[in-house]
Amino acid sequence: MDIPLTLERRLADAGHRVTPPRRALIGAMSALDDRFTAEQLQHAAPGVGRATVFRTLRLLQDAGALCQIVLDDGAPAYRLTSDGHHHHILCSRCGATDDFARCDIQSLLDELGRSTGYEIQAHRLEVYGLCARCRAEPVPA
Amino acid sequence: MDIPLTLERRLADAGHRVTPPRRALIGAMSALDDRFTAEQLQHAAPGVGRATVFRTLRLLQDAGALCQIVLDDGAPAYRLTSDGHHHHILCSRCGATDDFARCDIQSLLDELGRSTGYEIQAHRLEVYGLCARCRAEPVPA
DNA sequence: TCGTTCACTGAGACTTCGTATCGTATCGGG
DNA sequence: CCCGATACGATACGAAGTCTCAGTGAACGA
Repeated sequence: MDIPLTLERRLADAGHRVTPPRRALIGAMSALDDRFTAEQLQHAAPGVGRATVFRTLRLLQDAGALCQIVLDDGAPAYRLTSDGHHHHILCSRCGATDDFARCDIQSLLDELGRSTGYEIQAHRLEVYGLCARCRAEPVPA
Repeated sequence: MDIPLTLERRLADAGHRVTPPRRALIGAMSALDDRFTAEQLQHAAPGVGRATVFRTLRLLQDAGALCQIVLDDGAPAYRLTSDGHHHHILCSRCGATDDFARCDIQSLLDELGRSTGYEIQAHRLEVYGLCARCRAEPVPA
């Protein structure tokens, strides 16, 4: 599936225009790594204003095509993603990022809601570690 | 247990001095809500420099007496906390924050490590919802 | 007691992330 | 063709956090 086309479709379906700056940003996102920062994205789409970068990031998030992730040091990053509930597993050395859809914590959340009285609405789970390739490498470069 | 004294003890045990600015910050933290931002803390401890606020926040984090939490909008906040592995459940309306120590996701993480090849080192889990009191209230003010 | 050392300090500059404002441009419907 | 909605870039702004720097002050050894 052509990622840029899919994203443009998403925008259009959500009632937004597909303008040249947005197209440029979508192309840049598709060409960037698994995860990227707002700064990287802006750099990869020269001529696009800062505000438009963040506006478009938000649009795509609202459309469910992009999600924001929190790195282990707390810094934010973004990632194109498939729909639906999922979480991320991040390599802290090389930056690799993968999704996993399995989320077996529903029972934990249910029980948590019971014991605390909270009505649970959302959760955020990020997993940090070393990807298989980095594990295999001898020394942290 | 006297929270400020405990925190001062923590600092001292970690080989740091207990200075007037640090004492002021500790007092302010104890008087603030469940969770607070760096800005709130600095405001609650007038005269203490910005750098010292962040330095002290880091010291207490390193000492395991404080942890940083990520709000549902991604904004950072801090919370005095007991030792050990735990997570947070946050009320998105009133700001109430509670800890929960149960963390039944170890089996999920183990399996995730197996299936992805990652060596899992850490994870972050935040749960968002409405606390019992806010659920009972009629309208979101 | 004197002097050195070292942890700590506030001020302030700087970076990054993200939002708000504002005047302009552009698209699409009538 | 016109008009309003949408989107644009520039820019200022605010919050978070780091870094540098010169000064202070307590601990400690001579």
